[in-house]
Amino acid sequence: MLQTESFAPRLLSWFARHGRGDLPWQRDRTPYRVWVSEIMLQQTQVATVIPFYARFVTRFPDVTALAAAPLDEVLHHWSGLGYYARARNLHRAAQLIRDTRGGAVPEDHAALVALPGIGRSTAGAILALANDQRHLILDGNVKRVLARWAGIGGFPGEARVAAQFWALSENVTPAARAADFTQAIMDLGATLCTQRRPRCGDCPLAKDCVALAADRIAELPARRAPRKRPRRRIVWLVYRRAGAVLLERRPTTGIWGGLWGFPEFATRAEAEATAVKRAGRRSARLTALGTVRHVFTHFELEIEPLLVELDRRAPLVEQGSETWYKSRAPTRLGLAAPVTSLVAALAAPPRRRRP
DNA sequence: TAATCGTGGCA
DNA sequence: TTGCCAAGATT
Repeated sequence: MLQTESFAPRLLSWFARHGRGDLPWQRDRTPYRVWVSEIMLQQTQVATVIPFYARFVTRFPDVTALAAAPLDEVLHHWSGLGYYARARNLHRAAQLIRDTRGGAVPEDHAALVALPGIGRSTAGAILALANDQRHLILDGNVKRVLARWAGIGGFPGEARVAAQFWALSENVTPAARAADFTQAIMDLGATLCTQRRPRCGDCPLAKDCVALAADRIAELPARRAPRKRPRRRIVWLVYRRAGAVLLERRPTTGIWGGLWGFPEFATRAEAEATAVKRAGRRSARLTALGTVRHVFTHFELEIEPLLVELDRRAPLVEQGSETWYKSRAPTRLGLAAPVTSLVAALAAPPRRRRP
């Protein structure tokens, strides 16, 4: 039988001893800093976020600084963290907060959810952690803890199942100590009730944990039905002229949206025709740089990069969405991940033969 | 409802 | 290699 009333006391008692209390966003706990951390932590592990968070809040210490910065520089600080819509939404939300609320992060749930990039759970986390307001969260940690403790089957992504989680969360969340409770249930999920090799022997909820009693820890929470990963192939043209490469801003939609990358084509024939045109000749010398394969969660991407060497005297045409990038010069642009590695490979000195 | 969006760690 | 997952939101 589930002991709903003692859920929070047990968790809070455990938290006092074993909770994480020294994460970067827990120091100087302003709503802005908590907000930024919650966005970065969406679908991203704590260890990955920490160095990005440190650089980000140093450069953008408050809403005003973030709102005033160019999007390119925000994306530059996000480059390598992934899910770049988060950065675009964060930047846009900062400008909205500046323009409509004088730079003060909203302190009510509805106003937060109305901002881009903030959903129900993230809004709840911000208000609970930064303002000690009683709000629910439903992240991967909470889903895992609740699914096991109450034996909730079914894929949490399904609406009907998600409703069960929210309802159960409502029942176990105490009236007071919102910040501690929210942090506690996340800490339990992150450090003890982990996906692999959970330490049930140390868990304060073990004595009435349904999954543990039924030996179903490994199968909860339920996973979605596996899907086949579609494969896409694209061609990139790497124009090089006097040590610089041509970059263009990628469209906002799609992979690496808003970051800078190489001119992209669906087919090699289309790429070659464009290369000839830009080189201003009847033909252009194209060098295959070796296919790059990216395996993402939901699809595979094969990139065929083609190097186009332009004459040093070729005109340095530059439009609004184009720039010539030198790898050794400082940049404030967000670069797509393969761009960074490709540019690094191009800049590396050619290997000498052994004498 | 289901697909989309990144990267790094792990078995 | 391959699959799965991590402080989810958006369309």
